[in-house]
Amino acid sequence: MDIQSLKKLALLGAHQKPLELSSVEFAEHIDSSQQTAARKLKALEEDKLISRQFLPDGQLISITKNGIDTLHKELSDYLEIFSGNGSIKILSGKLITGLGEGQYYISLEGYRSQFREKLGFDPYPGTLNVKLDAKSIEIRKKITQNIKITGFTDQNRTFGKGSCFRVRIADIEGAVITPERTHYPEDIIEIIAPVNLRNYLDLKDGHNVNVEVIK
Amino acid sequence: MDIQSLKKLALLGAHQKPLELSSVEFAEHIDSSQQTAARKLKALEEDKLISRQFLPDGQLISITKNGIDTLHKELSDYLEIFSGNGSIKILSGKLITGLGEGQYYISLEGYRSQFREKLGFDPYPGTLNVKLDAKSIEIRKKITQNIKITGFTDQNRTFGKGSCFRVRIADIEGAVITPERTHYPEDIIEIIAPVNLRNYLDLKDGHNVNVEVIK
DNA sequence: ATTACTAAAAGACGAGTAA
DNA sequence: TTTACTCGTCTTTTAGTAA
Repeated sequence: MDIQSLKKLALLGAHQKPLELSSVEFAEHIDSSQQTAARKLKALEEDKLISRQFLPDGQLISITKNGIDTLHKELSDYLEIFSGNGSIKILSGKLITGLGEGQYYISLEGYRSQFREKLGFDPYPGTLNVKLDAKSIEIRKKITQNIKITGFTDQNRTFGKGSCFRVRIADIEGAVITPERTHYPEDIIEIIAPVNLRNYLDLKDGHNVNVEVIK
Repeated sequence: MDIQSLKKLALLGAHQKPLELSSVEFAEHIDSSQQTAARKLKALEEDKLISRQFLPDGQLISITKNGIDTLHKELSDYLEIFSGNGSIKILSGKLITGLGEGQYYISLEGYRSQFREKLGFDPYPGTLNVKLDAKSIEIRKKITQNIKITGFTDQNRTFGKGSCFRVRIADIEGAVITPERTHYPEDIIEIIAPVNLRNYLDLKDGHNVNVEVIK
C-alpha cells in the first residue's frame, strides 16, 4: 500500500476537496515518470484509498474515508513514537472561544514585561483556547511548567502568579499559560504567541489543533 | 528511503535506547524473509538513518539524529494534513505602483507561452503590485508555489526561472508570480490576470486589495 | 491534451548457503 | 546461532506508443 503517494495527495488537499491533477503533474510531485504516477493513482484507487473522476485534461482525485483512516493510522504511529519520555509531546484538542479574560490579563504591563523577558516575544493580546482530548489531558499533567510568572500588586488589586511552558503550533513558537488558581480547569489550555494565531492559522471554533511542546 | 521500516524500529523504541534485534525478529515485524530484513537494516545504515553494533546473537540498533529528524518530518506532514479544516487563505495589502518591469517580462513569448499552458490564460501585459501587511507576509511564506516557470535563453541574454500560485481577486482568477531571484522582496506580490485588474476593478494606489489563494 | 498498454530494463525478493 | 553473499525469480519501473 503506497502510503507516501497517499500522503502527498493529502498534502495537496485531496482529503478536503476534489483535487484536479494529471498524471504528469503527480509525476513531478513524486519524482517519477508519468507512467508510474498514473499506475500509482490507479493502484490507490484499486485499494479504495482514493476515488477518481476523469476529465479531458486530467482527473479529479478525492481521498476516500478509507484513505483518511489510513493516513490517520500513520499519524497515530508517529504520535506514539514521539509521545514517550524524553521525546516530543503533542497536545491535541479542539479550538474553543474563551471568556476573553486572557486578553485583559496579557495586556497588563506587569505580566507583559515578564513574557517579553522570559519568553522572548511580545504576546498578541489574546489567547487561543483549546479543549484537550482525554489523552492530551494526561500528557499535559506530566509537563513541567518550567517558566514562572510572578504576581504583582496594582494600586487597586493583586494579580496572581502563574507558569508557562513553550509550545510550537504550526511554525509559530508560543507558550501555554496557566494561572495558579485553585479551580482552573485541566482540560483547557490557553496559548499566547507573538501573533494572532486564530487569524494567522485561519482557525475556527471546533477545528482540530495540534500543539507541540518544546524545550 | 525506507520510511516504513524506520518507523517500525521507532515503534519498537530504537529512537530512545539501543534496541536488541536480530534480522529474523525484524523479518517477522515487517512480514518478510530474514534476507530482506537484513538487507533493509543494512540499507537504513547506509542511509545514516540508523547505526548498528553487532552482537553474537543479533544486533544493537539505534536510530540516529538524522533518522529522528526524518521521522519528525513525517510527523509534521501528518499534523499538517490533520490540522485546521478546509481553511482558505487570504492575502491582504495595499495597491502600489511597480517599476513597470513586470510588463516587459510578461510580454516575452518565452514566459507568456508558459503562462498560457500552465495557468490557462493569456496574461494582460502588466502586473498588479500589492504591498502585503504583516500577517499576509507570514501567510505567503507558507504557500506552496506549485506552478513552476522555467527560464530560457534569448539571442542576447538569459531569463531566469520562477514560480506561481493561483489566486482569485474579486471574480477574476489570476496568479501571483515570483521570480527566483536572491533579493526579491517578501512583502510585495505581483499578480497577473487575463485582464487589466487595475482598470477592471477601478483600483488606485493605496487601495486595499484582498486576494484569495486557490488550489 | 490525456490515460495506460506492452516490452524491456532495473530493482527487490527469497532459497540456499558461506563465514 | 548470527549476517549477508549469490543467483534465479518475481515485481516495479520506464520508454515508446496506442487509444
